[in-house]
Amino acid sequence: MSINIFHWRERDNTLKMSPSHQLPKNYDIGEVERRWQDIWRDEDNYFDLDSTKPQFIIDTPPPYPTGNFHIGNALNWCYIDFIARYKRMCGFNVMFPQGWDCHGLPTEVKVEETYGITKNDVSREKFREMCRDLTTENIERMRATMRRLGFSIDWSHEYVTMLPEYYRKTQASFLQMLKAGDIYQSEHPVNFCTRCETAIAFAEVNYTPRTTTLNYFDFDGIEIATTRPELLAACVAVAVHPEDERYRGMKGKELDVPIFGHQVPVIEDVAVDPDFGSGAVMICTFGDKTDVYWWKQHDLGLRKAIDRKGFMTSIAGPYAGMSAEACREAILRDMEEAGILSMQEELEQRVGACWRCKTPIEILSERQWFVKIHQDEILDAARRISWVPEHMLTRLENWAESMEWDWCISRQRIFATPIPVWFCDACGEMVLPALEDLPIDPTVDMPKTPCPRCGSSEFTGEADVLDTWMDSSISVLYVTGWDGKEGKPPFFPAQLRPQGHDIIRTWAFYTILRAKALAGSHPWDQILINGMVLGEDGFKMSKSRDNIISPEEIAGTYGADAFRQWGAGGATTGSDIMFNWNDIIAASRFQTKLWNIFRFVMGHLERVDEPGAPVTELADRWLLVRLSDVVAEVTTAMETYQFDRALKALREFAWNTLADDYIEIVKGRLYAEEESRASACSALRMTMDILCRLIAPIIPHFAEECYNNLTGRSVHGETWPDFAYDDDEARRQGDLLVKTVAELRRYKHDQGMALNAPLGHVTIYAPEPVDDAGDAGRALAADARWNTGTPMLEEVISGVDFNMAVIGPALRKLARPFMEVVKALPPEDLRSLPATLMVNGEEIVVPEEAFTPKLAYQVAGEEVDVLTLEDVVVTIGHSS
RNA sequence: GGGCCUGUGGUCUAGCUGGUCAUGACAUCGCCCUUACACGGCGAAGGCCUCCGGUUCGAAUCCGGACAGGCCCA
Repeated sequence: MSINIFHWRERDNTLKMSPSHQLPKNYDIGEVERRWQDIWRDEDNYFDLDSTKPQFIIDTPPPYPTGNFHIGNALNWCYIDFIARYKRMCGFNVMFPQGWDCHGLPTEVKVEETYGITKNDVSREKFREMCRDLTTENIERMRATMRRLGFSIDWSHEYVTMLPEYYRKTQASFLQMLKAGDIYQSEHPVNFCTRCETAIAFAEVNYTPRTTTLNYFDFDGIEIATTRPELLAACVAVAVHPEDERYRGMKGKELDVPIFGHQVPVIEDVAVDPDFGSGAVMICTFGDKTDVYWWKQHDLGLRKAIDRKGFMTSIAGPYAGMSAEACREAILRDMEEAGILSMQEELEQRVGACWRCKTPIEILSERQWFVKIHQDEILDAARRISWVPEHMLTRLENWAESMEWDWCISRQRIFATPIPVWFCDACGEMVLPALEDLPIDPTVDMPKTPCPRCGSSEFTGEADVLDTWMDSSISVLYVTGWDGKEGKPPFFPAQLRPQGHDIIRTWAFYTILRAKALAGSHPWDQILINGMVLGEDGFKMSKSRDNIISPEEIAGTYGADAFRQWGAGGATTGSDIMFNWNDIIAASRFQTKLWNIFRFVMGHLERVDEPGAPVTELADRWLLVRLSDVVAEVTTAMETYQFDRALKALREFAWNTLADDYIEIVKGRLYAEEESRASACSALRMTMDILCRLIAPIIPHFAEECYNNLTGRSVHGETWPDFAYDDDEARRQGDLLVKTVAELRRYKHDQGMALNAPLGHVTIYAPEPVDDAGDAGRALAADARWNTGTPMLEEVISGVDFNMAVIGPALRKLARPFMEVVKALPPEDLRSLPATLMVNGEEIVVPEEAFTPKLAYQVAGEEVDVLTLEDVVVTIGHSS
């Protein structure tokens, strides 16, 4: 009777020690992660140039070396690392390179701040050196964070855009596009930051709301409303809507510009909004983008009133030399004195500002370098890329379609790739360096040969430098092995570009443009877009909100693996993700749970395990069926970059299926000295082996620690599991076994019994014979027997379960009345129903399997409790 | 003003190629120290799936509109 009940009464605390001699009771995250990070070798992650395996090259975003690898980057790198590790296990030759996009304003600004200088106080070379030193230190700090998070980066393919071997290629790419006619220089309006004293691209303009004043004044008889009175000197026309009755017949009339006196024409254009201000607008060169549009459209003159530093030019007459702000005040004062200022009102507007320093931008006409934008080519290339999620393509399309000007690539800064061009002092000829002489700095180096046109040897080097996107937009060419010459790089295109949705209009756009121009086709097969990381309060992380959390802070307390689980499971891939300490804690608890499962399993495998013994028993076969399910599920999820699904499936399997269901059922068998024990050990060994491999991409340290204990090998050198196990009988009967045991455990709980208390006689009436190897009995501490047929009980029909999937399509509108009629029938009629029923006065045929009667069992005579679950009846007799 | 996305128990989230009973986590409450784990187990409570229309026998799921939020742009 009590043969399968262990000595629970005699249990003693000393028995609670770990069954394994080797494994520590607690999983020490810090110790384990650090140990494996020391053992793992960089070489294992190198892309093999000579490999015959299919390539999988990732065009990793090169971060700007601020010194802090922030949590948004870290999320993106988690995705990349999951993929890189997964693809390696699947047999790909993977390249996960790391680049650094060094050039740009923030570093210059930081250096100026740190040393209390401006860029003009030291030589160009000295200034660059200071920027390089700062960048080098910052890179070092960010590398440390990446290593701490366990990213399997290919450090042999690291690139640093400020180093000669990289910007040599930036210069080569410039020359190739220049020769192809895709780059030109011209005087054209550009966005200009007067604080940074440089042109910037549209992508670098941020629009922010602010309140300004709309000033109404008399403009030679016409009322004009303007937010930029300081640009009055730059006025070149007054525009009205062609159908605006107020200004009928004004077209072509010349007006005198107040204060300045020059004459400007009145023009008509449908783009003028008659409802805004007075309906008449003064066109200046240039107050905003619309001014540029009208200026081009109507072929107007050019009057530059503001210079590169934001001061008024000589055409501003008495206001020359003033800052734009001072000029604005002065002009408004003078208008008031002249009695022409009629009204001022507040206006909410959006103003373009430099995305680096927040200074409102001016639109100035400047000689600059431009890259031609071929919208159709870019859109075509973009559509050849598979976008994950798909809708992110729309963002690129909208951006590309709205581009009105070409891309301004010249900058008037210092820490950047020099534009490799000279001009002959004698004849003005543009002279280019030879490819093999790159990189050059044309302000230092000189052409090796005289001017090909006039023979002069006096040259002036181009002092402008390149936009940093010119560096980073060739990352894909660099990592696919481009040598700077024309033609496709050997490993081009890359397989994957992973990046955030905030830089679709910049980095993704420019890279597609450049790949098309330089290599003739789209840069990557796939692009995977990650969401932004928000703070715990739901807002973007920012210093002013003080809601910033660093990856180091999280990894320091809960470990890299917990952080990585948060990255995988925090949100659906592509959507924004709110940081949440709870998720981190839940992640670390999952590892604790897994560790305990593993310790338990290892303890039993150490005890007379015969590796390779056949898996014969029902529960063991059922576990393998479920394992096979989870392998398929996780594989699909990884293939489609749905890391949240992968992690969820793994947690459910490990926690619910393996621990709560399977182990609870076979525990008794494992402790016993039965022959069937070997079957369980085999199933468990197989399960742990495969489970370790499935979790390896997401929690590499934890997986390695377990797998190494299990096999002595590294899990990261193993193949992705290819495991299919079909056994319908085991699935069906195993589900039944698990459900029955769970139901009886609940029953015990409800009866206030300890779960290991003896239960007496349990008879399970199932539709087919089941052999559970005694597992149910041991798990329940009961004398459990499986039986077929029906117990001798009084059976009562208590209701029906409708099958909507049958009733709906078959009866359509009559579905609802039909159910009402069936419910109203006396219960005894439900057992053998007539073939037809009267519903709403119509005789209708009862569809097959329209419903199943719900059965209840009543106790007949003997004192037994009865449980029913679906088609299974369980009786529990307490007389033991 | 335009484009894209989102709106599910206290919080976050799954489902969204339509099928009665809506997933999970955290938090809350109750019982249980059960020979791996109390960072555990078994339960409970908590939702007019933002709102209004439409399609349908049937909608969290599809369509239209409103409202709210986010991002990008004019």
